[in-house]
Parts: sequence; structure tokens; C-alpha cells
Amino acid sequence: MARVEMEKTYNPSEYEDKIYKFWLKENLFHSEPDKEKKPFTIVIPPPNVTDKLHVGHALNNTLQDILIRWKKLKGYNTEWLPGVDHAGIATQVKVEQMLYEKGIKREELGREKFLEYVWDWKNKHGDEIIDQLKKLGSACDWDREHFTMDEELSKAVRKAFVTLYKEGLIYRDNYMVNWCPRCHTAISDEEVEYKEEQGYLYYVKYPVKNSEEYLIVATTRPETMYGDTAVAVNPNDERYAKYIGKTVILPLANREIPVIGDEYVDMEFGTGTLKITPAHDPNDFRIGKKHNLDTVIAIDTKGIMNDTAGDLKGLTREEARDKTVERLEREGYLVKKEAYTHSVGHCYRCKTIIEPYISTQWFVKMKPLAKPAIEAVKSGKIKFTPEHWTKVYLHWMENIQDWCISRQLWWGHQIPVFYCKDCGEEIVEMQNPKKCPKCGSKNIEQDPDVLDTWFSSWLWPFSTFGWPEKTKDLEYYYPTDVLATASEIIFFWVARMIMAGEKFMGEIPFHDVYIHGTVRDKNGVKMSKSLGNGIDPRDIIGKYGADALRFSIIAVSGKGQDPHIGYNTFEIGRNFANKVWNIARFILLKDADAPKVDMNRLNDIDKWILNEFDTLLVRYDKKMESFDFQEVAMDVYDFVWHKLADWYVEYVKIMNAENGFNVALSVFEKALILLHPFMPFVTEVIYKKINGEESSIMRADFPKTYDIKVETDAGKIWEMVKTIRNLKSELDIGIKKNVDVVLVVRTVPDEITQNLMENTISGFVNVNSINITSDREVIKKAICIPVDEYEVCLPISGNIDAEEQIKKFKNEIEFLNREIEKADKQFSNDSFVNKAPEKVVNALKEKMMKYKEKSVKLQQYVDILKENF
RNA sequence: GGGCGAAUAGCUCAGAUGGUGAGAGUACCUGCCUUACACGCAGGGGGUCACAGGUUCAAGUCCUGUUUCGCCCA
Repeated sequence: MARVEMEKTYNPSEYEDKIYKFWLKENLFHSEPDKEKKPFTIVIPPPNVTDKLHVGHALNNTLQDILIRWKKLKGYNTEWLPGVDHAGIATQVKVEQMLYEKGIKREELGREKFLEYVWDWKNKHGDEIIDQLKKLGSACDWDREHFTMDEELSKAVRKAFVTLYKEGLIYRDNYMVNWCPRCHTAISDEEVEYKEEQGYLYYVKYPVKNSEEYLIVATTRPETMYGDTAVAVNPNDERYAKYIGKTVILPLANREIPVIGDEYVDMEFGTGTLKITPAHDPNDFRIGKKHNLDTVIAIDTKGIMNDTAGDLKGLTREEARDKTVERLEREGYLVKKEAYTHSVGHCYRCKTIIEPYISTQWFVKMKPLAKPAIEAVKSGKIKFTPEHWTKVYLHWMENIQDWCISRQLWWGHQIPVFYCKDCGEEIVEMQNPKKCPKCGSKNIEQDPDVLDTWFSSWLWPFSTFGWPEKTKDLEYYYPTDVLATASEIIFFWVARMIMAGEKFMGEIPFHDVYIHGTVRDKNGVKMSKSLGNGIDPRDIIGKYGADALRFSIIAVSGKGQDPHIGYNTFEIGRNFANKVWNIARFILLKDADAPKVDMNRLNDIDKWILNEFDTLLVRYDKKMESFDFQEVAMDVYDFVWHKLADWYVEYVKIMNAENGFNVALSVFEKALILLHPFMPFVTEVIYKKINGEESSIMRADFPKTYDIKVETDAGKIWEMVKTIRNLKSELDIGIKKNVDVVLVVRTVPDEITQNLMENTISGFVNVNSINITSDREVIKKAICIPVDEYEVCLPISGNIDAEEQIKKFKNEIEFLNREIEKADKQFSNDSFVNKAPEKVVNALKEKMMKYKEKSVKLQQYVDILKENF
């Protein structure tokens, strides 16, 4: 093989784009159904089309890429299907803002024209996150990239809607929903974020009609009082039961409302009397229905007070609250206000405070859908990792509420329901109706609302493979294998996908759900745009390289733990990539040739590194199967850096071992393959340097073990080297100064071992001479340290700090004796000897024998030091 | 209010089914630009494993409680 010239440090930006283009050119990410091969399939959690890559995406996609690349090396037909979702609210808001800056309102444009603008925006900006995924090195099958608004996927959405509608699982109802006054649409329960907020509990007098008495209600939202239609008390409450059936006067509005009894009222809370505002509170809504109360809307869809609020009309909710409190106080109705912390719902997209609002919306009945999805997890068909998420999933599923799927937006899948304006018929079919099937009228109108984006995302694992058509792809790739995502969307998406899979495919969508942590900054705060504490992955890739980003983030992400990340975190990966690069640089300077490893010429050191590799390899697959990526990454790191580079390559260099170079290259190349899923770029660059520009590590065979199966002396040799280095340092002998070394051992080993020991040790440390002897007299004129059955001795001529050495030895002896004493106690304890596994008892016995031996030797050294120095 | 997770070296994190001087990376100290690498090499210091009980021959690891932090649900 030709000698290869390489730069001193690895420069990722010089290679990464080129390598990615090569992979694309060679079509290495693409998969076609192939009955001869087993598929391994992942569908990407589709990022939002308006998104930009953040470190959380980097973690999420690195994990998926690791799985895909590993399985590909293992010989699977891998398919990683990418794409983005249309993000109804977020995208519409973005485009509205853009138009607003140009002075255009969406209402002026009309639906069709507006949607043209949205598509235009999507085509211009929608690829940003896709480009970033490519920068990361993601081995996505771009030929199968999908978008939730594609014609194909839109058809799937319609099929799902029509199916559920015909089965009575989708219904329309006038119901209280979470309304976002800013986005001007209903949102689902899951899209509401609750936050603790500091507010007040206002105590307000409601006078009882024809009496001097009054009831005091406590409320956090006095501005809603214009919509009150009752005051409720608990019928079991002795204080108030007598008022039930009476009438109170609503202050300011001067409206008469009844006092009702309902056990829902918490007697302990506030004063024990509750104002009921059915139009603006979900609990009140329920009570209102139960008691047939009037519904008075006081706040409109934009969060503005209406006529019922009298001259407060036109004010925002916040303004109205202040004004109302002011008036109540002035007119003597306000008893007091006290500070009160309560949980307030906000829109997850725009953070505006949600206004509960009664409106006509479309809902999905969830209970029947949840049943098989619960079973799928309970039976173990679907497994969550880490396991504790199972409970979270089941708890939510078992208490599931109906899903509000209509959104008052234009961007999205328009609800495929048509109304006959003449006879009122509702038409829901796969094809748009030309006339009313009931009365024949052509006066037909489609529901103006669109569906929740998640109503398309929940079909993602099969809609992307062609459902509802029975395609070859669907048959081959479904069910997919693993879904990797963050815990935030277990409800939004994971749970719903499982329901949809069971409902429409009759089969689970994946068998493993891997939940990774949320990326946080150095202070443990979740990274977010609004806080400005996020690190842009593009900066990291520019500065450190994609491999460094990937490796580092895996290295700090414990299974399911939230990683804390700062810029210097990425040095882990960058330094490692450089180390790998330099190992290659060193080995490839020689005419190394892995296939020419002469297995008959292996010495103990060679065998040692091959053994170490085998150990790594066995752990590797096991840990990958259980999603312990951090452990795998650190295992590979440890092997490559601290075994291969620090000892073996160093050995080959020092000894200029010819066969050793071949061994080094052989092991290194295999290690590269194991590292490839974590650091795809640098491993590919080096692989090409070894195997030629047209080769690809992605086509490599997964390594097999060497199966050497011999114990070697190599570990002892490394121990001796470290001991001598340490002694030189402690005795203030310069590291470069040559010393004489004597290895004392009861039985001198055979000549081959002797030579190996002498040559290797004298290579690793500077020595004049090195001798192996069974003559223990040596120790009398030397400083020694026991290493296994050997005593590593440096004969001492000059002055040494004997006191220091004596102290060190004494400490060690003390420790050893303490341990021996402890162990003796255990051995005399019957329950230990009887109950502990034999393996443990024997191991302890053996260890104590070594400890005793060592203790005796050290005591001898102390005596000698005292006498001679 | 209920549930879940975390608490191990200054910092970021590891520590299968309990088994015997608690590990890594960083940062720190001491030497080294030793022609693969200063994004490096060699040597070193640093931890009553949050706290209090308990189970056990044996607890960082299991149980109970407490504290602090984070998340989810209502």
C-alpha cells in the first residue's frame, strides 16, 4: 500500500461536505424493498417546517443516524425516512407577520391568495432544516422525503377522517375548547402549557336580593363576572345551604342570577362560594350544562370585552380586570384581595393566555382508539426506553379525553366535510361532492376550518409509505423499528401514532420507543430561542465539525438524562477526531497492510490488543441493542485512545515492529467501523485513505472477533512501565535520565518472554540496563515496587528521600493490613462463607493472599531503607 | 394536590441483576514542542457517593423518610 500524506491536524470543514456529496452520489442512503434482506426502518420525527436546527435536533438525529448506520453495517436493508410537517399555526403566523410588515392583511387577500403566499414561503424557507440535517451527516433516504401537505399524505389524512367519521368516531359539537385569542383558533388540550403565575384572589360581595345579606365569592378572574349566570355553593355547607334557590344581584352589571347547590364546590377554597361563568371556564361550563344555566359570553374571540361588559367594551382582558377591580372597590363590593399563585394556561405556540371558549368544533372520540394502544404497550409489543416512560404513557392513555382536531386557520388540510346549504345535509366522502346526495342541491359549502397538524403526523409511519394504497413499500417497511424522540411529544405524537397504527394498519407502528433527554445549557436551563441561551449547531459544526458535535453530545448524554452543554463540551469530540486522524497518519506513513497480518507471528503484545478489541466488540453490540449509546461511545473512545494509541501504537512505533504495523492497521480499521455510526465523516475519510477513494466505509462488513483467547503478560508489562515512570518521578530522577532496572521474580520466565519484557520496557522508559533475576539480594540495594509476582527494582546509588519512601510504604502496609483484618473477620463469619457466592469468596481469598505477600515485601523494603539509607 | 426523574471529584457525566482501594472527560498541580497528534505526551492531587434510618454476611447500588432541583399531569 502506498504511503499516505496527511495534514497534522484534522480539518473537518475540508472533508464533510465532499463526503456527504459522495454518499449521495453513490446512493448509499437509499433503500428499495428487497425480500432477501431484513429491513430496519426509522421514520424521522418530522421537524416543523418553520424550524431551524437546534442542539436538541442534533441529539435526536444523531441517535437515529447511529442506529441506521450501525444496522446498515450489520447487513440490514436500512431505511431512514425524512421529512417535515406543515406546522399549521406556526407557519400561518410566520407568513401573516411577513405580510403584515408589507401592510397586507390575510383577510384582504382571501384564502386562495394567502395560501399561495404560504406555499411560496415554504418553498423558499422550508429546506433550511433539511440542509442542516445533511450537514449533521444524517443518512436519510432523501428520495423518500415527505411533507405532511403532499398530495399523497393529504389523501391519507382524508381517508383517516372519512373512516373515523363513518364509524362515528369523529363528531362535531358545541363545546368548550381552549381558544388562543392571538392565533384565533381552537387548540387541543395538549397544546396548552400551564405555568404558575402570581395573581390575586379577589373577594367580591354579591348582594342577596331583597335582603341586607350578601355572599362573598372569591375569584382570580373578576373581569369574567359580566358573564356570570349563577353563584354556586355546596349543599352540604351549613353556612350557605339556606341560600340555594335565592337570587343574588350581580354587582356592576346589576343582573339577577340564581344561587345553586352543587357538590363540586370546594367548601375549603376561598369563601366556599363560587361564581359560575359557563362561557369562560371549563368547570363552570360543566356545571352550567348540568343546571341548565344561561351562557353569557363576555369576551370575544380576540380576547376583547363585548357588550355585556357595558362601557368596558373594547378593552382587553387585562385592562378590563383592572377597571373592574377599581369599580368594585369604589362601589364597596370588593372585600379584599390576596396574593395567589395559580396555574394559567398558555398557547404553546405563541404563549398567549388561553381563553376557554364555547364554539362548534370537530372532535375525535379517543377511548375506543386508546384501548388497543394501551394493550400494545402493556403486552410488551411496544417497549419504552427508559422504561419509566411506560407509566407516563399509560396514565395519559387511561385518562384520555376527546381530541379537538379543528383549527380556525387556512394553512392545513381543510376539513373534508361539506354542508348542503339547502337541506343541511353533511357530506363526508373521499371525493368532493358536486351536489347534495339528499336534495340534489348544488348549493354546497366545505367546512372552512383545517385539521390539527398532528392529525396528519399521527399517520406518518404509514402514510409516508403510501397508505391508504397497499404499496410494496408499506408491506416491506411497516411496522418500522424504532422511534427516537424527546419526552415532550409522547402525548402529541407517539401515543397518537400508536393509536393510528392499530386503527388503520391493524398493527403497531414500531416496537421500540427511545426517549432521549432535553438539551440544557451549563446552568441546567432548557435551551430556547426566547431565552437566547441556545447554541446554534451550525456554529458548532463550523468550529468543531459535525463529528465532534455528534460524538460530544452522545458522550455527555446519559440514557434518558438531560445533558448540560456549553461550547467546550464539543472539544471532547474534536480532540478525539483528531486523535483518530493522527493514529491513521502514523500507521499510514508506513507500508502497513492489514491483510498481511501473520497470525503465526503474534507476540503477547499483539495478542493483547486483539483480545482487547474482541472485548470491545462483544460489549458494543450488546450496548447498542439496549440503546446505551453513551457507554458504547466511551468504550470505543477508551479502546482507541487508551489501549490502541497509548500502548499498542506506541509499542509498534518504539519497536518498529513490522508485523505490528499490520496488526495495528487491522485493528484500527475495524475500530473505525465501530466508530463510524458516531463519527461518520472522519471515519469515512480515513477509510478511503486506506482502501481507495471509491471505497466507502458504509459498505464495509461489520467486524468479527479475532478469537485469540490467550492470557498474555502484556498487562504486567504496562504495569511495570508505569511503575518505573512513577518511581523516576517520585525519586526526582529526570524522565530522560537512564536508569538500571532489575526485575526480581522467583522463577525466571522463558527467553521469549524475557526478551519481550526487556525490549518493551526499555523502549517505553529510558534505561541503561534491564535484568531479570531470581536473586532477591538485589532488593537490599534498591527501591522496589511489587507488580504481580515481580518486584520492579531500581538500584539506588545516590541520595534519595528515604523518609518519604518509608512513609509511603507504611501507609500502604497499613492499608493492606486493614483490608486483611477485615477479610479475616469475614472469613470467620459463617454466614458470609455460606451465603456469598463461591466466586466472591475465592476472589477475596486470592486477593488477600496477594495483599499478604505484598505487605511482607513492603515491610522488608521499609527495614532495608531504615538500615541502609 | 398527584406522579416521574435527578442528587457521585470544582464542572459535565459513567457506575448490568447488591460483592470489596468509586471511574472518564474536563479543570487543577509537576515535567515535557520525545519527527502521529500541544486538539498532544508522561507523572500527580482531588470524592464521609444529598441527609437520616432500615434490610443484608456485604449498600453508591435495595427499602422507608427528609431536603434541594427539574419535568409531567390535574
